Amino acid sequence: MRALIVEDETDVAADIAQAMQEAGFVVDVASDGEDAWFRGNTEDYDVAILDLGLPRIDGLTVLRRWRSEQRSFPIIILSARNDWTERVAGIEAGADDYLGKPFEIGELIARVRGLIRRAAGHTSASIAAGKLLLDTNRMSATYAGRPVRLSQLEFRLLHYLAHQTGRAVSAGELAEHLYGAADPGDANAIEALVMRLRRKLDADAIETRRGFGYLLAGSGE
Amino acid sequence: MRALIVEDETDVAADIAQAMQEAGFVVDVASDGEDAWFRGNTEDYDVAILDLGLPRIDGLTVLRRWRSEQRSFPIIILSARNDWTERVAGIEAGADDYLGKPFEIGELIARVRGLIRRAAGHTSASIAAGKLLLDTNRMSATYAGRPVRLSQLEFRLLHYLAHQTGRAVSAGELAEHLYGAADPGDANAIEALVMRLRRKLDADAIETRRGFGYLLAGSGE
DNA sequence: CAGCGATCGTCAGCGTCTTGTCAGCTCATC
DNA sequence: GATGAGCTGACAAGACGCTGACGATCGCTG
Repeated sequence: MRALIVEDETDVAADIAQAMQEAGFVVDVASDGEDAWFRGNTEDYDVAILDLGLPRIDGLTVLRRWRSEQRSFPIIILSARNDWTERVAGIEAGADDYLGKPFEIGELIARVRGLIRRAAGHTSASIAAGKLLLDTNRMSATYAGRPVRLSQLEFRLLHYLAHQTGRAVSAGELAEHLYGAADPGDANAIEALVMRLRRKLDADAIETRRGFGYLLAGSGE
Repeated sequence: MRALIVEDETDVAADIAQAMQEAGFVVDVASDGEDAWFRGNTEDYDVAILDLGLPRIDGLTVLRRWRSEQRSFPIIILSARNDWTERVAGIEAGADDYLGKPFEIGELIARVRGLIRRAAGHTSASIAAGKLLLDTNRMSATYAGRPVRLSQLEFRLLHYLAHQTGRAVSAGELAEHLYGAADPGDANAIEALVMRLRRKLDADAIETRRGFGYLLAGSGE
């Protein structure tokens, strides 16, 4: 899960970032409205936490721009004042939840989780691609009818590949979605992951398109 | 099981809240329509108890908004007047049950239990999941035909898992539903609970999906 | 009120699983 | 056959979950 934290006070931002990382999120931080807007438009987040008082561009404006540009990830608004006008303005601008400062970091995370659950709750629970079957509810997988035990990362990698049916996905793109940052040094980590998956599933389960990336065998050949 | 109580008279709200807590629910209270609507939209409840006469936003309106936003938890309506027009309006707006004031708190709880059972697709008071059998009325359990003595917390944990048939439930989500707050520090408490349950039931009764959570063995295989 | 048992959160230590890294290898491609 | 992208086995650090122990709390009993 990737989250964008938009907060100009670096202390607060760091606190939230750390807590969310500990809760299993991959976190990016933007410290002004311009940066936030840009990242929200160019990256692929699962949730955004948006402070309203921002330099350069106001938080509400960022929110409206995102929504007018069809960015659909859930958004939680933070605001120093716990007043109704701002709250309603935020909701009407397209926010999904609202939290007044000061807040408990635990409550923030609980709400983020709830939002993501809801946002994801409408998609089907299992995904099939070729001989592979992923059950996102049970977090279990079968390959050619045989149950396979997968680790968290392995599952997420397959899940992403299964979504990109028939498209070769580069190691860099995989790293970006698994770790949040496109660190070129991660290439070998992805290779290692793929190898472990081939061993668990089948040597031919994941095809390599040399120079382009990986794709699931039989998924839209 | 988490319940939202929407009631503006604080005495009544406190009575209901206490009774429901004693019955094993985790309870949140909202005292006006706006708050109720917001909580219902942002939190994850198993049932809501909704008074119709509310400040700010009328109960019926809250109800319609929830339903138009696909919030699907069961809802019981309370109203001071025991008349048919209101009852019909409530049912048509998407309520699942109706109780006229004054009412017996015991009856309310019985109806809540019935609703939750029905919402989960169970017709009787007992829930079966694999070798596990839970009797929600008597708070008793058997595993593989053998009776098992469970504490309140243990029972509620199993009950929640049994409702989420075949879904991996994270320690955080379990904490949220057992304690009402998602305090990350609770993770180990959940682990300890799970261990005690495995000792009472069977070492394989609860499966661990490392990195994802727990699920009942054989529930929907 | 003291004593007892049950419950349950917390802590610390342990074992296992996961995963990034490295070094060397294979093989496709030109 | 030269080159470099990708593969693979080994390894170690760290994450994760498990477990036994302990103590605080609560309700019950004498």
